[in-house]
Amino acid sequence: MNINLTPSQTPSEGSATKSAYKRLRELILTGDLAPGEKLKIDGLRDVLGTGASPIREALNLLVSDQLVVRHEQRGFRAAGTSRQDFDEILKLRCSLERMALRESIENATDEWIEELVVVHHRMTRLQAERSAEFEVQHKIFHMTLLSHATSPHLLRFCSQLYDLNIRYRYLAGRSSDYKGRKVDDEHRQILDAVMAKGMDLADTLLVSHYERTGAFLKDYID
Amino acid sequence: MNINLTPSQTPSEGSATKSAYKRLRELILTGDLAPGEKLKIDGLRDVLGTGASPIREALNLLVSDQLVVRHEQRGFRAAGTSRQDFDEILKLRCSLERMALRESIENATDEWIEELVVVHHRMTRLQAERSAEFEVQHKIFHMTLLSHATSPHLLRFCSQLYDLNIRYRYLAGRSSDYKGRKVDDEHRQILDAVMAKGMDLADTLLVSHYERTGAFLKDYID
DNA sequence: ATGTCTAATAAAATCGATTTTTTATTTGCA
DNA sequence: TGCAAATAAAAAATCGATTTTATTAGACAT
Repeated sequence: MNINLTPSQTPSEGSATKSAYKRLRELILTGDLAPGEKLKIDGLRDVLGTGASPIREALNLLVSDQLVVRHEQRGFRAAGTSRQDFDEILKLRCSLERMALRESIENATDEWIEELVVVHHRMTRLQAERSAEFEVQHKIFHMTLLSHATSPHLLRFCSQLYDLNIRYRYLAGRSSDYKGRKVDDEHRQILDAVMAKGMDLADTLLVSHYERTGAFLKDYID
Repeated sequence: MNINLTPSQTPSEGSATKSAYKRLRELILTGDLAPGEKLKIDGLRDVLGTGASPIREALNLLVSDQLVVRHEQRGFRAAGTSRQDFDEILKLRCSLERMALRESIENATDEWIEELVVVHHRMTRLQAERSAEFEVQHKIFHMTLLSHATSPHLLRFCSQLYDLNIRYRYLAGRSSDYKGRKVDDEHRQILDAVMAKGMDLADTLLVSHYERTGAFLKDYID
């Protein structure tokens, strides 16, 4: 653990559980809490500045996201990572997102296309910086692509896998100079294909977008 | 709520959280706790004979399973049901289990086939009664079919959807005389196809197995 | 040295009480 | 009568302390 922030400064925002959840989630996604690391309640109390109950609650919620694993009577750990896990997530994401994207395009509406354009614009604007804000918009863009599929459960799975994957991105980013990858062209092409309702083209582009990023990251994993 | 059991008799088995989790899960799956029903901590304390903390913990774990929904600052509810949700789960299950089954067959080993035969036998033996024990074996059979796929995440999704679906089965079973459906032939055929490594046949049979059950249940939903 | 039993320590799990928030009920007013 | 503010009741969230369980460290024997 390697944390240098003062105990949660945002005082009166939502419940203690919620802010603990958000903070822990972030710490795990970014790798500040390392894969496999033991998450001791007492230790986290100092970091999060709150009692044991909200932390426990937050930890249990993170189990839903597969970011934390619970060991019966012996506490919690940040979920582990492995090359195998990374590959698996990549493959599964390609399959599931393809399904969702095709459905989405089938159900396309003008409003949806407009939403996509806006969301894409917002993301592009932040492209250069690779800031946290860019990451937020990037996820929104990808999830909006899928958002017109009619299956909430499928979307939930995609969202979950997205987060698990982005964790590897962060981990790669910190142990190396993973940066250079240019993705704006690929996003643009996907958007264009979707707007033209070219289902086959769109899903091919989306999958190869993921596969390229995956290949790029592979070198930095494990 | 309509529960007539004495507070958890099994005293020293595992943690309070674990038994609360198992019990609540069962109550929700079977419909003893109805879809959408408010789950008040205090109320559950009487039923489960334990304090608020383990109940809270169990409830949070059930959120992972999508059997309970959490409403920020206003407690928990049993997840709702709807015709739409039922249809969606059915479709998604067909897609995902097909993927998993194909992978499973690709990676087939002799040991796996033997395991399947045993598991199928155990299930068949209990066929007549439709007991709780049959339900357990039935899930084991279906999950074993998929178990040689190399994607734990995919298997987790399948397992989750299985449980969500079986809940509808129970709900149908109680509001009607859903019983008659004969499924042993279908299971046998699937097993045979898998043993012959007939991937296309196997997944077709599996999907139509689900679709038939789905069609059968539809009348009893909502 | 290696392994097992026991004692001490650390951590997780749970409890009971308190605080905060939400929901229901009553009261006052147009 | 209908609506809104104020109050009362209920429930959720959180806390601090206690109990239980797991982990570590030490003593002893092989």
